[in-house]
Formats: sequence, C-alpha cells, structure tokens
Amino acid sequence: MAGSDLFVGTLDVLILKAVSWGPIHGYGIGRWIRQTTRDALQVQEGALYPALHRLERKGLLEEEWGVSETGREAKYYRLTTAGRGELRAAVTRWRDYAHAVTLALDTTGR
Amino acid sequence: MAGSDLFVGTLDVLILKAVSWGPIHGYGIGRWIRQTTRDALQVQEGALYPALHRLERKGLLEEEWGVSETGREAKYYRLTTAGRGELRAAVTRWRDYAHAVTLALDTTGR
DNA sequence: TCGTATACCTTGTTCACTTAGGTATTCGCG
DNA sequence: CGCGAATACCTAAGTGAACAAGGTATACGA
Repeated sequence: MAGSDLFVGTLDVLILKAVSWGPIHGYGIGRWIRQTTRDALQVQEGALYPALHRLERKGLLEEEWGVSETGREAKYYRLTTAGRGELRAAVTRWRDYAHAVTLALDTTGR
Repeated sequence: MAGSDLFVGTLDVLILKAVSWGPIHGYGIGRWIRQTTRDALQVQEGALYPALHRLERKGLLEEEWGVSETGREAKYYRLTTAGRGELRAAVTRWRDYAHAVTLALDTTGR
C-alpha cells in the first residue's frame, strides 16, 4: 500500500469511495488516492489491479471498457448496489476502528 | 487482530503503548487493549505472542520473568530506548495515516 | 472437582501487499 | 524523427502478519 509499508486493509474502502461518483478507470483510482491524500498514500499497481478484480468477483464493482480522457482504451468501474452498501459499511467500520486506536494511543495512563 | 478481521499493522504500536508505563505481561497487554478500546479491538493470542517475540527480536522490548498480581509466573515486558523511540515514530505514522484516510473518505466529490 | 480465568506457547493456513517484472499507446521535447 | 515519460493495463513469486485451532499448566471459586 503506502510508500512506507503501512496498514493493510484500507485499500478496498478507498477504491469503493473513488468509484462512488461514477465510472472511473483503475489508473485514475490510483491517481485519485494519491491526490486526495496529498501523496500520503501511494497505491502500488501490483496491489491496485488485483484489488479491483477481487472487488469485481465479490460483486461490488462492475467493469466496462471505454475510452479515457486521453483517448486511450481503459476499463471503467462502477459501483453495484451491493458495492454501495459495502461502501457505507466499510466507512463505518473504518471510523469505529480509527476511533478505537486513537482512544488507546491517546490514553495517558494504565 | 479485531473480532471482525480488521486492519493489519496496528498491533505493534498498541503493544508498545501498553508497555510504555512500565513492566506488563503479555496477557495483561491483551486485556489492556480490549479494555481501553471498550471491546472494539480484540487481540487473538495467536497474534499477540508472536508479535511480542518479534518486537523483542527487533530490540524494542526486553523481557523478564516475574510474578503476576495473581501470584503466577508471568513474563514481563519493558520498553528499551529504541522501543521508546519507535513508539513515538509509530504513533506519528498512525496519526498521519489515519488523517489521510479520513481525508479521502470525507471528500464529497472527485 | 470442575469449570473459568489466568498465562504461556506453536503450527498450519490464508491472503493482502511488495517486488519486479511485462505489454502497448500517446504525447511532448529536442 | 526519435525517445523518454506518462498513461493504462496485467501477472507471478515471495513475504509476513493475522487467523484458526490446537496445546500445557496453575489458581480460584462454586
């Protein structure tokens, strides 16, 4: 995942979020993650493409070939109904988890 | 780690944090994590003990046999100087990472 | 005495991510 | 025109943390 090997498991929710505003291709998803996190998160392609196929197999994403902004062939992804539900659930899970970890790291005594 | 397979990679920093107030044994660390996160995070023993050995091999923790509050044999862990430095660094990494993910999940458009 | 909590451990498996490649097209620059 | 960089896709091998599922042993209360 990140440039300095960080926390496994957040890639899926980030992908679902990136796709939530309508069709976007894989390469664009990688760019979106990098940009919106101001280079804090960097997705390796070797993690990105397998993740997309995984999410498609799970029925959370649908794919369709199209033409990118630069006039090139690109595979566009879009959320299924299940994908939209999973996005909501995953965001909630992330918030709960992040809150719990922060709670622990913020305690000032045993 | 958590009850419903969550984000890998945060166990180490939580352990370092638990140990930061002085000697504590492995079982107590597991209990501390569960309690301070109000059951949100549940550490499996199959993850906890290997993690402790890993951190010890890395020179971040030191171990010593002692006697627990209940009068039983227990292995107590304590931070090394390197461990204290790594704790600080890891907490910063976590905050940066959590902030970046939250940033992405909070955006309302592409 | 019998279950529960405490306290430690390992072995096998799974699976996300890293590393490290590969193909092909388009575009800008010298 | 040539050539590197960016775009856009992909996979195979290896790593390593966490999970699942066991195991040992002691202390304590019912």
